[in-house]
Amino acid sequence: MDYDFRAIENKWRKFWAENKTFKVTEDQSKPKFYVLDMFPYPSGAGLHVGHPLGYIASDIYARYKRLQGFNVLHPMGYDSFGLPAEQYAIQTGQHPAITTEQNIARYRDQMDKIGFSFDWDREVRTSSPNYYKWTQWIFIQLFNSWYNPKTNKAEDIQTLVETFEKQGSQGVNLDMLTGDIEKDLIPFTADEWNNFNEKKKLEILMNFRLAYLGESYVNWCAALGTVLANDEVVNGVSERGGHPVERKLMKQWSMRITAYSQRLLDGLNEIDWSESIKETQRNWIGRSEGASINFPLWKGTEVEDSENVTPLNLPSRGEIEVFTTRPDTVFGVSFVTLAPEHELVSKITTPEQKSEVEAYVEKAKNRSERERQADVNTISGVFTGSYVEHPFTKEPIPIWVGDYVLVGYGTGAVMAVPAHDERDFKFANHFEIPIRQVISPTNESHDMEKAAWTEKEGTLINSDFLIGLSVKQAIPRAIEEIAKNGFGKGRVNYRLRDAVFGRQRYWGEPIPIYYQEETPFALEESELPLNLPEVDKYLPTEDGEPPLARANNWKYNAEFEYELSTMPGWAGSSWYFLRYLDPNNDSEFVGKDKVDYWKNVDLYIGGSEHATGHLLYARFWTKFLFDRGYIPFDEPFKKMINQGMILGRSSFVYLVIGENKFVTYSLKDSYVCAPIHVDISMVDSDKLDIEAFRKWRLEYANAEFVCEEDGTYLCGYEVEKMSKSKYNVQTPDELVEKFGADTLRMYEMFLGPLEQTKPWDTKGINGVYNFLRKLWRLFHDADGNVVLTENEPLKESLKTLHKTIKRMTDDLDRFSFNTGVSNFMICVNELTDQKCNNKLILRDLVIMLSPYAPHISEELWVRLGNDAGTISQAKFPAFNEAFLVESAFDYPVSFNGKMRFKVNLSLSMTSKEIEDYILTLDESHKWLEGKSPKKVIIVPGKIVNVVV
RNA sequence: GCUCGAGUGGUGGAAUUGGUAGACACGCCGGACUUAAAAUCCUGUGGGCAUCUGCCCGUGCGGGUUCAAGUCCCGCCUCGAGUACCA
Repeated sequence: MDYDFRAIENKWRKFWAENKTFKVTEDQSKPKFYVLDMFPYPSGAGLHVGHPLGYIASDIYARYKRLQGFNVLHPMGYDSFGLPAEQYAIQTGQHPAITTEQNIARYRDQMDKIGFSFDWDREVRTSSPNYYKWTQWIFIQLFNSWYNPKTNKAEDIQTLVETFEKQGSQGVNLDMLTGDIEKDLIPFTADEWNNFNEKKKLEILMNFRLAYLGESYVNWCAALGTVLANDEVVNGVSERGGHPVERKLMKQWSMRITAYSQRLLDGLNEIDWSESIKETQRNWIGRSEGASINFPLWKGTEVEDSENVTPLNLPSRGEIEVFTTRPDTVFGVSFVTLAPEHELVSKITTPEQKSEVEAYVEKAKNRSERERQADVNTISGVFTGSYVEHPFTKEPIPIWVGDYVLVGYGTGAVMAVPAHDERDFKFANHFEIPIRQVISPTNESHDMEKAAWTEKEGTLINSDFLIGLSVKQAIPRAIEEIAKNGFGKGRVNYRLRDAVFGRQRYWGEPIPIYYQEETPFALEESELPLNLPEVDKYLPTEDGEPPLARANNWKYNAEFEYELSTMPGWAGSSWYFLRYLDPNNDSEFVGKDKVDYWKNVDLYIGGSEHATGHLLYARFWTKFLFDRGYIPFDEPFKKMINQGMILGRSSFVYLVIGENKFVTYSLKDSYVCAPIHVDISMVDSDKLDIEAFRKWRLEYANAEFVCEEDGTYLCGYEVEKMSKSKYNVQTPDELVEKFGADTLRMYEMFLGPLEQTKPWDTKGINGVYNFLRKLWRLFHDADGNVVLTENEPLKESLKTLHKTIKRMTDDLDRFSFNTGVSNFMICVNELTDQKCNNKLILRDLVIMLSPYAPHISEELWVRLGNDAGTISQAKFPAFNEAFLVESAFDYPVSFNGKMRFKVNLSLSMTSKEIEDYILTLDESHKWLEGKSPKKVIIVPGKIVNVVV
């Protein structure tokens, strides 16, 4: 009788489900631990072996923590709103809810087979109304809140109203407000405010709400018929589908995430995430310090006032405001450049330059983002004919338009200092604009004729009051002088933009807003959820309205229009970790007692591709909910591990061009041939099952196969992303069927470090499978009966056990799941050599195995005579350091000025005994010079490190 | 270009604080069992020399610090990931 994984796994899967073994409640007597996976979007393709990688790791950790006595929350759910289900619905007419349901069933089945210890009673689905009711509720809280720069947190919008009533707009320091606030509505006095009508008041408040309707440049994707957030656009095309994206001025719902820029940046120092993700978020937030400087328009420059634009709509009257990180170079300004979209461009252009400028702006507008990015090296621009006045020198400075200046960053205008900025330098050279050097470089060989000196080092020259200062001294000095003279002020600028929140799509949460005379109003909490209405088609209407416009009689109180766009995919995922704490609560998004007990996520495992999307938005919403007093923490995920992608190993056959003939791998270079993907299920160790291939590709049923000398056909391979179209997808199901879930779980961990990208390869899976069989045989006889001794275990075996406990504890504590598996294998190999089938040792062994191979260890646990309970109630065995130290000699390996050395010991002893032993040794060696060791560091079976 | 990672046998990868480099596994060589094959078990397996309980070399390259360097420092090379006109 052999290790029968099928019987064991079926039995325990059933047992766990029936007994709800992994159900947890708020047990105040135990410390909590929250282990979370990024929940999946249930796609039609099902899971491949890459998906469970992170789930297996988190499951191992969850089991490990349970064994250590923690009350572990380990839930799973589905991010079930999203584009693919909707695209499929458009093609087939099938309601996305139905496909989503089917896909979820498939995912659940696949996950169950792997034996995860999820508490399925806590499952959430973002597309279910009792979940999105609370997503809508949070949206309303954001709508009803503003960010108060004085208290540095979000507050009820009523506190802003009260401020306006008492002090007018002066009560709010607008300079401290980040985000796109329209300044044309401001300033006003308290009296003016009180006399504004309701509509006007709401219009002003809209500029402060954290969820707001505002006009801004958005990424419009015509192919998808919707707008996208910045993180959903990659290299100028949509992240999903790769469709072109253009910039378009639109009125859209947005999230004022920019209000949280600084706190999102600061919070990164508090959390244990990988440096690379934190760095990505830092870059995305893009804080830069500098100054904004106003350049007044040259005397007599006529500002053309079209009727649509009030003068107040200008960033400031008769001035061009620039943002610079190098205020020290202000005397080196030789021109000012505006972005083509800058609103002043059309107004200040002189009649002579008008046609040229208009042509340039038109051309820039029609270039897609992608084209613009593609040729960053082409210098283009045009002179407006107008000038500004240099604030210090009072000289005229020409105003240019150039598409190297971006409208979305800073003020959309730059002061160009060609001597000390590379782009300005190229621009000036190209258009023969004079260059003024104001810093003398520290590197004497630097040629100012050939390149700009852009280092923040050197001495200021030709710069009035800055002459002689170093760059580092000159920056604050320049800001001081600029502020003193009212030319501008020091300013911190962020790259982060507000996040566009509306999507012109069907399969998402309806935004809980209705319009009364074009003024948006939020629904009351009691009116939620605002259910997603049925529509006849999932496409936009003929006049370009979003799909929700197709819904019949879908009106608030049968009278007012609802908002027709839906929320983006990241809405539901920005707070799902909170809903797991209290998934069925109908009266609150999460109960206070629940969130106070479980708090934030202790360990979060998922991919790093969400760095600037989900992970940033979730932090933003968490900080907001914290500010408003709903939750007691302001970072959602304390520690995060990013599992690496598992790549596929595609196999190829080589078709000789023009013939119905395939040649084997080693001969492919002797022919002109084309590689063709072949389904990896027909390939075993690169050997092709020719008959299966003939049946699979009928057009090649009669093809000739030129084989190796031994008669086999060898395929070539390449490592690529796992994908259906490349026929290289390995599903976990097949492997569970063939080797069992325990083998799959351990093998996925054994493959290499969790965080590393690695190709999938099954060639080593036998090693893990054989290991589990060996373990099974260690205490089962040929008939499958348990053979165990009750005798005192051999000292040798105890040593093996404790060494393994120590190593595996260390491995799991530092998330090195692969070495944990290895160490376990070493242990079992040693015990096999010792022929150890002692009950005590096997019990501890089974407990250690539990994180890695849950089914076999549960089975063994019961067979060992503990049939009353499952393994999760046992304790991870305590590590006994008395069994650490092995073999034989003592000599000073290390002795230097730092007074630190190592000694190899031969005895089994405790730390205290080792210390005493060191002192005995010292009597003959005199290393310690009479001092006692401060710290004794024990490495099992190796060297003992003594710090003095 | 900038930022962050990583380079170790035929392969995936170990090496915890600077302390016996190559654990563990795959693969391969040889052997046992078998009529034979598969499966299983045992032995060997970084390179070179050797009189086989021994010696030398060896962690991308070149230097350095140290009694001791895969690990720390300086300078390169290569690969991967992210980001990119951010003023």
